[in-house]
Formats: sequence, structure tokens, C-alpha cells
Amino acid sequence: MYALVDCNNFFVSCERVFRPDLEGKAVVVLSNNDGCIVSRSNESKDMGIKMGTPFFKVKHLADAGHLHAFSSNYALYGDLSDRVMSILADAVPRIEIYSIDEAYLHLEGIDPGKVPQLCRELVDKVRKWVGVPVSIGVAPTKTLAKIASHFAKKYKGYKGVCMMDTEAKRLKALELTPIGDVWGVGRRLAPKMQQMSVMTALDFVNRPKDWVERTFSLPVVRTWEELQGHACVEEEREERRKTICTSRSFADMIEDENELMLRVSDFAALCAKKLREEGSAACDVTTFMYTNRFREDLQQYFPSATIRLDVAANSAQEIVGAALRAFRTIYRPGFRYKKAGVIVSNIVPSGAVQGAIFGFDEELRSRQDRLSEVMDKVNRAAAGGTDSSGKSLIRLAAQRPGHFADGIRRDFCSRLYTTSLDDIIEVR
DNA sequence: TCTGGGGTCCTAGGACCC
DNA sequence: TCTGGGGTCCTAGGACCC
Repeated sequence: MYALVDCNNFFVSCERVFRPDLEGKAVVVLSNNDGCIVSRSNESKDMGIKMGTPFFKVKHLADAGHLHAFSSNYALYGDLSDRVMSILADAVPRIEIYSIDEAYLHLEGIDPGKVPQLCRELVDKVRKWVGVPVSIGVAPTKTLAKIASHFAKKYKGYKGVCMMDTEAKRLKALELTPIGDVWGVGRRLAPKMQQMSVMTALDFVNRPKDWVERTFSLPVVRTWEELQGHACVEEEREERRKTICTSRSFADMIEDENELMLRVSDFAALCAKKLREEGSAACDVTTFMYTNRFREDLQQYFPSATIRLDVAANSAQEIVGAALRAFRTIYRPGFRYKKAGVIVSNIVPSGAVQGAIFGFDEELRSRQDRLSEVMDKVNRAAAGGTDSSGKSLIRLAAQRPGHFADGIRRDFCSRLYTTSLDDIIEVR
């Protein structure tokens, strides 16, 4: 059996930990740049506010005092997430952290009779120790556990824990679950399935396997198996990410080449830092930029270019250098850019970087590595030990002076209740 | 006026090789 | 005159997730 622990309305719940006066009120948390709604309290869901709604469409509600909006504060959410996860990790043999607000608990070795009690205790403990409400769904597969956690969240009677431990409960839950709510059925597949008269998860599992195989691709067949109770999305995901991306929309559109280059340098330097943090190095560096796709009156341009390095790298100097080389091949004046970013890919462990290549300067590489190390240390110390801040005391000349987030709108940011003052922007 | 950011996996089709 | 077939690798794009 798996237990899926899911934090309820996570970002909103984090804000409420330090603003208990907002309990019972309509609260939302906004994406970067205060663009879209990415987390909603139950009260704001009841008002009909949808996930992903552009904030400007409901800003009048906030102005009138009917809705509390927060800019996203990832330093806070990341910190509270760590606390939740460590409580969970202490309670079971193995935990798989799936996202900032979700984790699977593996229950092997635990007496099945004691699982409900264990889960109820975890709900209480997380609420008491961290202040965040969680729901837990227990079922034979991950996809079913996800469904169980929805029920745990939706119906008060479960008190936060829903056990799907009999065949009758499984079938009942499938019958009550619209096909579009199933994990793995997204906005494209749902209408397609509905057209084929598959309206609920039960309709889906009642179709024969060979029909599913003929009609859909492999991931959908797996979802079908999982709903039958046959676990097949078992594998833990790799520790090492395969791509790392840093990108932002800008509060204003940017035309100026130099200004854009400074932003791209910042994004690249942050990618390099993320690589070093996980002991990785990348061979490919991609720079991309977007004009404002919502402005149909303006010329559109969505270029990207990739530079392949001879030897995988993770120093700011090399990654920024490559990102700017890519930038120069795609930048065209006359467009107003709304967003840009850098992706590093083709990632390898930095210890395994292949150096025996003709023309590779070992001495230069070793100096760059030492310089990166020193910069990281100084910046970490300057940020009060945490260094998830966007403000680096030492940076390359190609980077912007000032704060990483300058030029990004965040008008409603809460305080840094649990981390240092310089952590205003956390960048994952 | 104002519309996020960061990932994964799968598949089809092209390039290339023998 | 007659111009194959099969395999692998890579990439772009699409679908999904939170």
C-alpha cells in the first residue's frame, strides 16, 4: 500500500500559518510577477476563482477587500515543506518526495492494521508542529492513492485520512471520480475520453485493455492498470535532474539588447549555481526569449539557440559565456521581449566530467572550480548562511547589479517569517 | 495596464549507418 | 533498364504533472 500525503492548498496554508486572522477567509497566492493564481483557499474556490486565472481579472475583488492576495514567497514555502517532509520521513521506512507539497509514504513493514492510526497521527502532528493541514490517501497503487487523498480532502467525515483498502471502496471511488480528475488524464485526453462515453474512472476501467492499448499511448495504459489496482508507476525517479531551467517574465517588456543580456546572464549564473548544488555539470546551454504572446498587435518572435560545450561545465563563467553566445545568435532588435530564460541539459555528475580531450585546459578548469567554490562560500556567508537569496555579494561583471528579482512584480509579498531577511526571493 | 515556472516521459520522424 | 531494408540514435513537439 501507498500513502499519499498532500498538503491542502499548500501556499495559502503557508501564508495562513503566520496570518491566522485569514483562517476562513478567501485567500489566493499568485505566480511570479503577480501574474496568475496558483493556490486558492477553499473560500476562494467557492467564489468560483479558477486555478491559473490571471490576477488582473479578480483584482477588483482584492481591492474591495473580499479577497486576500499574496505574491509567491518560495523561501517560506520551501522551508515549511522541509519541515513537513522531515516529520513524515521520521514516521515510515521510506518516503518519496513527489513535489513541494506531496509525498508518497511506502508502508512495507508496517502492520496494515496500524496504518489508519499512523496516518491520523501524522495529520495531527503536521498540523500541530508546522501549522499546515494535510490529507492522506491510502491505496494499493499511486494513482488510486491520489484519488483516495482527494476524498480525504473533500469529505470532512474522513478527518483527513481516506483508506481505499477493499474492492468495494475502490469501485465506489472510481464511480465517483470524473475521468478528468484522474492522475494522468489531462486537458487534452479528458474531452477525448468523454466523447467515447468514458465519463468516470469506473467507465474507463470497465473498458477492455486491448481497446485502451489500441486507442491511447503507453502512459494511458499504465494509468488504466493502476486504476485496476496493479501498481506500475513504481520506480523512484532519478536523483539527478535531466534539465535545469531558470526563466522569468518581466514586469515590463524589454527591447534593449544590453538589458536583456544582463537578465540572461543572471538566469545562466543561477543555472550554474543549481548545477553546483547538486554536484552536476551540463554539456548543453540553451537561451530562449519570448515576445508577449498576448499582444496580438505586436510582432511575435520565440527564438532559442543551444551551445554545446566540449566538456561539461558548472562554473558561472562558462555557463554565462555559453548562454551569451547563444543569445547573440538569436537576439533581434525591434522586438519587445516579455520573457527569457536559460536551460542547461545533457547533465552529468561533475565528478565524472571527462577531461581527457584534446585542447581541454585542465589548469583553467581547476581555477574556475576553485573560484566558483569561493564565490559560493562568500555569497552563502553574506546571505546569513542560507544563500537562497537572489542577491549575490560577488557576481560576474556580466550580471546585473542589484537584486535578481528587480524588474519582476511582487506587490503583495509576505514577510520572511522563517528564513533570513535576504531570502526575499527564493529561486529553486 | 495586467496572463508563471519548472519538470517528466513518450512518440514520430529524420539522419545516419551497414 | 534496374535504385532495399533494417537498425539505431537524436530531436522536436506534445502530453502530462505540480
